[in-house]
Amino acid sequence: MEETPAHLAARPSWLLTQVAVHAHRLAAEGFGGVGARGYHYRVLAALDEFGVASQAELGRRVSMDRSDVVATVNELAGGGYVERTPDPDDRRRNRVSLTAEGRRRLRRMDRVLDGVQGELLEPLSAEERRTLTDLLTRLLTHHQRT
Amino acid sequence: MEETPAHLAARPSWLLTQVAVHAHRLAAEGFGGVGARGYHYRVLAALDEFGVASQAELGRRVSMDRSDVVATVNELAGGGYVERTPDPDDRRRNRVSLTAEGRRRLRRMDRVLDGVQGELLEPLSAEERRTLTDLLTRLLTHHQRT
DNA sequence: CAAATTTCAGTAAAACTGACATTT
DNA sequence: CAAATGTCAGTTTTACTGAAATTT
Repeated sequence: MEETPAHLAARPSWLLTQVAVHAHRLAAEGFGGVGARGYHYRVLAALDEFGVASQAELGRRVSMDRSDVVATVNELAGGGYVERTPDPDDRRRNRVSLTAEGRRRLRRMDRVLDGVQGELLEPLSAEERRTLTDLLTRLLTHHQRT
Repeated sequence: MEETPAHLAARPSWLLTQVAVHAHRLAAEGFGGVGARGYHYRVLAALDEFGVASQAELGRRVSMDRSDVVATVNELAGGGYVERTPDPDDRRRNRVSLTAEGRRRLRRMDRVLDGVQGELLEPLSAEERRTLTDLLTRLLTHHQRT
């Protein structure tokens, strides 16, 4: 415990961003290795978890700006990973859906992320990883509602 | 526990980056309010915690690239928050030190960060915040050594 | 010569802003 | 008219790369 600088112990939010620097570095490296980036994963994962959605809805699910969703869906559609079709029920909206190719792409990125996770959480026990996951999940669900 | 999507529970590292999206948003907002940015805080805090350092050493402490340290020190020196003097013992190095003005600047940013922290950790109890801090600190010290 | 340091120029990714047209 | 959606153009911040000059 003498190892923990008082400065850091007093600033969990700062700690979190500093840890995120390393998490981001590892993720960027892993995703870059398969020619993708974080935005791609977020959109594909959101479609897999919650199903077909409009672009605005996608942005809300993963905390991305609408304009960035546009660019990301452009790229993913260009690679055949998602389909963008006009919504007949509301002509303002596009319905974005995962293709079979997109599902494969997501599985591939999931495996990459598994490796990243192993590296990132290396110093923690299984029990501690569960605790961390629980705490972070509560933070995320709280802030996503807001 | 039905609240935790299986998808997220399986990916703590992704969870962490998603939570960091919110942490980053709050911090950027807070720092922006006082005309500063994350790089400024990182360098000032590192100088306050560990004392005078060369630019390369600063970069190692806070996981910043040397080239970004140059630009950040330029900005901080321009505002009178740090001093950059040649190191007489090793003429490759600059000695970067905090000024009194820089210390005040850091205090101000610390108060901003306190507010950010309160918002970010709102759903957690004091005990849980300590647990989170401990886990994150261990991750950080592990990866900083690497 | 090798390695470390500072510096600069340029790039990519993430996040955001403001505007505009269309539709509800 | 107000609100939501999709789109586009442009900016800021973070993070990184490659190269050059100097010093150890």
